Amino acid sequence: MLNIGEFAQWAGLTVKALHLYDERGILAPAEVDPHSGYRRYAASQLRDAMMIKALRDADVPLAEVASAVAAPDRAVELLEQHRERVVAAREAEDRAADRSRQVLAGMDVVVPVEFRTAAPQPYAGVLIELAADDATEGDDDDAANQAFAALWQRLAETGNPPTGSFWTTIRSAREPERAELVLCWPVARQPDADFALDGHRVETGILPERDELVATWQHNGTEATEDALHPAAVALFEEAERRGVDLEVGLLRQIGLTDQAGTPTAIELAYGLTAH
Amino acid sequence: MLNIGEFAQWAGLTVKALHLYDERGILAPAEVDPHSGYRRYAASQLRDAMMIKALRDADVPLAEVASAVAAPDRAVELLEQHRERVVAAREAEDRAADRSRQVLAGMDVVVPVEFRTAAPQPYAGVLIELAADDATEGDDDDAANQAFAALWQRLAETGNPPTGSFWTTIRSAREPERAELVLCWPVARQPDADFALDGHRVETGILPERDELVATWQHNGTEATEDALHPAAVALFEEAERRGVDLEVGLLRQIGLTDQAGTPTAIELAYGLTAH
DNA sequence: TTGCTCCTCACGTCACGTGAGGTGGC
DNA sequence: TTGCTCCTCACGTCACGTGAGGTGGC
Repeated sequence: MLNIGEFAQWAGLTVKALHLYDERGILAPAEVDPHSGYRRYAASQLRDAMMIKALRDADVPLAEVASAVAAPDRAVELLEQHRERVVAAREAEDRAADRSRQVLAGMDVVVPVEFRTAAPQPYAGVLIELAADDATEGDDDDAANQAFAALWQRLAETGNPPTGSFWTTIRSAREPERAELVLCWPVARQPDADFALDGHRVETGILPERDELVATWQHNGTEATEDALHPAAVALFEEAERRGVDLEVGLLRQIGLTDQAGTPTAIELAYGLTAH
Repeated sequence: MLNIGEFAQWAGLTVKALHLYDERGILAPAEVDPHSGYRRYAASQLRDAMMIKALRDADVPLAEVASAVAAPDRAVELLEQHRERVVAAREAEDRAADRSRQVLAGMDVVVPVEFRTAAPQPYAGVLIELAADDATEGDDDDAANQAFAALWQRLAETGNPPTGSFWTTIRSAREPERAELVLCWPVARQPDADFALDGHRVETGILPERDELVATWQHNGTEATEDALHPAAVALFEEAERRGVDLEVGLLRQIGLTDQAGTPTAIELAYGLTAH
């Protein structure tokens, strides 16, 4: 039998760690002196200690280490499961770091904010319900791209093809958990009242002549349009605050500018100050 | 000006996180209502919030985020420094996982423990002081290998070359922090009293005829001999406990068995029970 | 007036490390 | 008897999340 200090040294663990393992029922000493409370470990417990150290060194959580001690055959399996989780976490971390770099790079770009008077603009749009949870972000993106394409197609078929850059607007639905995204194409004339698109709710209308505050962010395709706050939004917010205007989300239009080949180059954020 | 909920939503942060950033002086609201304590944020603070979110999403610690907010130009630099640390940590984690796998694999191997009566054995050894901190483990390993080779060479030169497998023993120095490792080669006859080796403290002697308990671990080269507890040690401990013997570290010899080509194949741990 | 937002504690997370203050063991 | 080991609290770590209990704002 070994006292806790000797046992710790042989096992490569600390006395404090052994106290914890005892408390958690992961590795209880073979004996405890009822008078002094001194813990005594049997040599045969070094096997368990060795396994615990190996797993903890590999950062396997104590809860799983506990089950590995209970079923040593499964120790390797638990280690490999943990490793899989680690690898997945690393990939997520790498993606986050990439996004972080993009955001920081974007912050260095000057975003001009201008005042412009815009002419009336007929449009056709598709309504998309935003998922309340962020788990399905990618799905939302795909759905948006498909809807944009389908709407473009349909408009072209009706002899009223898009005449410029698309835009999106957020619209809060009745229940605030279920906000809606409106995806719009500008067109030459307002589509007929019976304009429809299979599997989608559509909306048509005319933006009136209005004064707009417009922030233009030349991202040059370095960044996929994210739902995160981007420099154009920040710049527009600042300008609005300077002018004492409170921005309402519903009155913001995010316009995607592209080059000749259709590659996104810039984002315009337009805020309608007054309708004429 | 935005209240904390709006600001949090735009920035993609939580209200609770903003409370913390305020408390830590990382992002204080532009105004605090002296009566209600309500925090109000300026639109221009969204830049800082965006940067904070980007860095925190990449797991940059708050202390560094704080300095990035104070000096935005250095944000990218701080992110990349953090990433370097992350990469280094991952490499260390991978090495730990590999060691963990080795240890778990080693546990499945049966380690026979035998009783044997060994004949007297002359030897020559080199003393190496073990570093108290683990920081220089690799150095110790290198030093040991070099010392073994130098001693082999010297013995061969004096016409008394090693006749079998080397072994090591731990010897506690006067001060327990500075334990010593003795690296030994068995030889046909005890070297002369003036036997010496440049730059090393040497020791020669004869192991007497004795009874030994020997644990043999066929690791087959799957594992570099580590200083961690290995299966042979555990098996020997168990057998010793069964026999009611308390192992003393100083009486343990760790013998490295090799194949014809000199590749390590097994470790023997021998414990001298009685000298005849 | 009624929700809704916001406020400030206070505690939990995870696996120990680091004392504090006291006692057992050789 | 004197160190040395061991004991049990209790608190700190890191960046919040999760209530609890209460109040301000529209």
